[in-house]
Amino acid sequence: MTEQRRTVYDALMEERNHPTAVEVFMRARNRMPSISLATVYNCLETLSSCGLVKTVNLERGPARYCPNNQEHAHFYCNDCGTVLDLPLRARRHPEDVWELPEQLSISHHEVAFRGVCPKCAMKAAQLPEQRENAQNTKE
Amino acid sequence: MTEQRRTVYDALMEERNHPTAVEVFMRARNRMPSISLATVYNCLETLSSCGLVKTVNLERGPARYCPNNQEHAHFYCNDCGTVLDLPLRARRHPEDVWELPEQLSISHHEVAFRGVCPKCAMKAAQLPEQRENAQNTKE
DNA sequence: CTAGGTGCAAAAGGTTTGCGGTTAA
DNA sequence: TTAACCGCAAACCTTTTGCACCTAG
Repeated sequence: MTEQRRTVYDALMEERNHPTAVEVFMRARNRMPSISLATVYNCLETLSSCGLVKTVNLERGPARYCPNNQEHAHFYCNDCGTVLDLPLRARRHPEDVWELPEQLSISHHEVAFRGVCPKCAMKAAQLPEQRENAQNTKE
Repeated sequence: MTEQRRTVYDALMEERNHPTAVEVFMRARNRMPSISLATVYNCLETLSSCGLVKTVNLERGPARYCPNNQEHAHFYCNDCGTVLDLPLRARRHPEDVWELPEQLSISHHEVAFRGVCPKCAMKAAQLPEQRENAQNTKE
């Protein structure tokens, strides 16, 4: 565990909002201005293979990293882009929901939900009258 | 639905093994030698937004495409790279397994399992003595 | 002295975009 | 005629790699 790796890890822990490598890089640079993006990638890779960090790769574009190494799924808000962690219910397993062939050995799984987060849902419900004037033409 | 889109769709249907865009491109070129990779990307995007094709983005590297628009999860074999479709069990929902906050509206979900597929598990069990001579240095 | 880690820059994919030309309604 | 689409090439973005330097054991 070198100084750079510690820095990257601390930067990741700073705010647990699933940052991309570039975001981690920017945070890390506040702590250690000389650090380079390549080093951040290297450190994230190292931390990931140590099991200290999880790499989340559920969308196009940059990978995201999270220090939460418990079993959990992710929820992406289609409106604001926030990522939430969803814990597994007690005594429930993904295998309960999907049909798995016999002799399939599962090493791990990645699960992502998409939708609208409570905050954005509230916002959308709060401002229905404003839509007459200017409708939001979102993708 | 232009000729190119039809060609791309047929190429995708040709073998339902979750090809990458480049693989679809190669298949499509057999049917229409003049087609370009950019057009394949465009067509896949169009088909995807029509709901005819699903884009699967659960790993680093190229996106994969599948014509299966039923609810299903994916299983990636760590050994041979095969992707299998896993159907949802009857009357089961992902929400049964993960703790979702109230007022979270789910539009859809993506689920991926990883492990070793039955074929590779069998192979590994069958040929333990050959590993002394020549180990396969795969990817 | 040696091994491993770092920083820089460049390369390597994978995907998207701009633009001129073509096609179909 | 007009709008959408295609093909090509270049751009773009994210990630990886090669290499020289540095540092700790």
